[in-house]
Amino acid sequence: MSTPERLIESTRELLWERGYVGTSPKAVLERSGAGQGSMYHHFKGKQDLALAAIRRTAEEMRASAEGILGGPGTPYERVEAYLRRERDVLRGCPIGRLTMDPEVIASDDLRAPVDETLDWLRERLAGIVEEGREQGEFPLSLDGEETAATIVATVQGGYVLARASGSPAAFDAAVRGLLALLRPAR
Amino acid sequence: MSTPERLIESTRELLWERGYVGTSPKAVLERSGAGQGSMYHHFKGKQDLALAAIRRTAEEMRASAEGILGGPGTPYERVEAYLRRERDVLRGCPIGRLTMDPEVIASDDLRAPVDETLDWLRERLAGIVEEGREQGEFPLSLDGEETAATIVATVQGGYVLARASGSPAAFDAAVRGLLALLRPAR
DNA sequence: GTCTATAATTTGATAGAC
DNA sequence: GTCTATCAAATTATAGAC
Repeated sequence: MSTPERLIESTRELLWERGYVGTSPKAVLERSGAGQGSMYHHFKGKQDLALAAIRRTAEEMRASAEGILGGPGTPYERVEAYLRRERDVLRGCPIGRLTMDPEVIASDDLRAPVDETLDWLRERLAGIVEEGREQGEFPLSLDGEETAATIVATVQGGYVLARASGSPAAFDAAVRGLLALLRPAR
Repeated sequence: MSTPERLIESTRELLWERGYVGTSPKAVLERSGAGQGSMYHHFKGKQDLALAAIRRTAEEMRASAEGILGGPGTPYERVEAYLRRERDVLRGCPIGRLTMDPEVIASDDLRAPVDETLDWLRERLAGIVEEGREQGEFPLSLDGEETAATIVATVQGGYVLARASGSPAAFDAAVRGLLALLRPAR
């Protein structure tokens, strides 16, 4: 892997584990094996490197969600597949966790890819819920955008509950609770 | 206010705004107006002070939730009142945000009050959902614990969506989406 | 109890040799 | 492109005077 690649990948890991405020250039250098000079040659500084890392993580997250949401199945089945997909629950969401970082929220540049990713996910799910309403799988009383927000929030909040308790169980419970509420009557 | 009080209150604010990793003793001293010596006289260090601050925030959050959940109304009405209560949405949850802090999660002492608070909230809501099932306000097909986990997760995740977009609208949408799913048929 | 002084380490970056 | 040297400021304390 090239030096800039190694810097980005190490930064991605550290941002996931420790957030922006908790990640120092020194830690990135140690993990990547690069020297001080290399980092400042390829990137303007901590924020520039973090931006490259966040953009890549956002792209990956979107592609992986699309892989499931654009797959086979009825709307309910695709939502279920998304909610039940394997996740490293205790590590949390590499994008969502950034919203709790004061310096990410303070910088429009750093926040933009986070916002765009979660917004895309909500829109994607809203379309699927609408599809389900039209097909009669979901009640017409549901609102696509609102239901989609609830689905994304349940996932993001599920990580919070799991990390608080140190176990994925609470995440799974929240997902099962939501699926029971969404489940079509037979 | 006494010096220890001012130290705790300043730490509470900073933990809410910046998390544990992002909060320095220096910032606490500046905000509280106390000197270096005072802080280390009354507390063993950063972690000890943070623990006192987190415990107090946890107590307050619990009391304020109980004020609504133990209030009047049917089970659905009490859940709705809790979800719709006024919140400083863009500031996020002062307890939930700590789960994204690597040093809080790494310390059993710091994590304990966070875990206990969210756990208490889930149990409290689970009891209310059970009550609603028995009274026929919620379908018997719902599971109390799972539905409660979904409710708490929606709130916690709602903060994530709101902070990502820089607007409370997404939080409100997630709450409305959940209430539509929970709403008793007339 | 509170204050100032001191200190070892880390942070985030620049300079300049190679 | 990569390296080491250097730097001012911040971090998380401890020491000891008052």
